[in-house]
Amino acid sequence: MNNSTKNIVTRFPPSPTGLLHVGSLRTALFNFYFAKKNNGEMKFRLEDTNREKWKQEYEDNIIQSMDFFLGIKIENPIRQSDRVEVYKKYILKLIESGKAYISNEAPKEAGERSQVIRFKNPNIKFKFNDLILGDIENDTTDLGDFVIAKDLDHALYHLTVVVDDFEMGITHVIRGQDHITNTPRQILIQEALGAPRPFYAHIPLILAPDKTKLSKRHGATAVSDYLFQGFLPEALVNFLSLIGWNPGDEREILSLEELINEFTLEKVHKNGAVFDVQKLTWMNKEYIKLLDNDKLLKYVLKFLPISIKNLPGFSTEMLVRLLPIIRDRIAIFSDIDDMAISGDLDYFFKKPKYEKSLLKTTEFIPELLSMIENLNDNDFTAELIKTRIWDFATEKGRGNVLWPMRVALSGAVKSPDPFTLAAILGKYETMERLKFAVNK
RNA sequence: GGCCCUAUCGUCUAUCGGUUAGGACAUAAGCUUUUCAAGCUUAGAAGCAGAGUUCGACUCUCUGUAGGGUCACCA
Repeated sequence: MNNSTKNIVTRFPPSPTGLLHVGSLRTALFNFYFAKKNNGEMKFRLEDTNREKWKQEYEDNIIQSMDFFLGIKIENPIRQSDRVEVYKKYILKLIESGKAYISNEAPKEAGERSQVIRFKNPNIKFKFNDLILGDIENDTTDLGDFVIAKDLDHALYHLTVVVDDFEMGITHVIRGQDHITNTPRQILIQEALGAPRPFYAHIPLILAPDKTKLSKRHGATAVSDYLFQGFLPEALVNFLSLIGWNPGDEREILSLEELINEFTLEKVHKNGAVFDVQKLTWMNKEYIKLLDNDKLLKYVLKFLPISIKNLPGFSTEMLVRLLPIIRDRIAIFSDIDDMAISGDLDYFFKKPKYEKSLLKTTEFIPELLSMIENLNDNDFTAELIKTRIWDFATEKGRGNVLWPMRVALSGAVKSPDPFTLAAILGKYETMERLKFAVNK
């Protein structure tokens, strides 16, 4: 079992019959980490033999995701639909050697054939070693003579997997635990073909809050759904990696490189784990904190509602100044929508509207005005504005000074502090709004 | 139902026979330079049950219980 001398080859074989599922991404991740960590490679292939469920859209979604999340560019993917002749060769070989046979049947359902190709089950007991689960025992008698192809030109899953893994030189099959019961069939076919048995590692399933396998009825399952909601790809990768695995210490925020370096199959759990969106959300916030301003601006622009962009006073310059506020107040980018809806954004781009009574008092605004007047344009930072005003506010009562100032600037019951607001709005606009308030 | 797998706070997890069972998310309370957000501090919260093995079990064994996966001419 010395893998270090042999080149490790893992694989990620998605089926383009749906958008890339978070569980599939995680499987890809573990295959990728394991291969990279051991100087091996992860191969990709499209299991597209089911033409009824196939869609170009799904295929594009999967291939783009590989690039987006892992930086893997897939040029000419190996696709099973191109390999009909290859499978045919193996099916023939199996039939010729008596390991499979053409079986006449009475179709049970519409679309079923009256003739299929079945594998001749040797009905044996054996066990295989799973790198995560340990020895797993099987009695293949339960499996019967299962169907491996509809006909010579239509090989089915178990056959194609075994043939492809064999021809692609796959050494480690890392896949979800829902494939455990498929493994005995595949091993049987391998042995009938004289193909070597790869190492198997069945990783625990990602569960929904009700502890069942995460599926569409539980809400978002496609990685693209999460992207649309404004989760960062690196946060999703980090989060998914920590389901059923951890580095063995208390780190939780790990980069792709760290993930690769720390990954071992030994540390993968045996039991399924619930996909906790709250924790993902927290993690996403951690990643937003880490984003540089250019990237943050790009994301904000992408998620900023059109109602804000269409405001006559809208400007990217103002948005850039607003970035620290937005960064602080969102966990996922769709939160920007909520900010806009609750009116936490528009007053930066247009004069606020509010009832006079909200100001409580305008008594000290004239003094505020003169203090701000004296501030240098270039030094109009939150820190300096605060320094200038603080003692005065303390003397007159902070609530009497700061609250009206904040309301004059924002028109809102809640908002960032008045110094920050003033700095973002700039000296001119701050004075305008203050004057407006005092004249109200 | 058959077969297979699993079992530590609500959730993700640490512990690889000896710990006051640790951390994170979430929750609650409190603090901070007006409000909101953020931040900080603190608190509550767990070994499925029963037998063994052992000087000593969350940890090893067995049984039970519970949960999950899978039983296609899909992948």
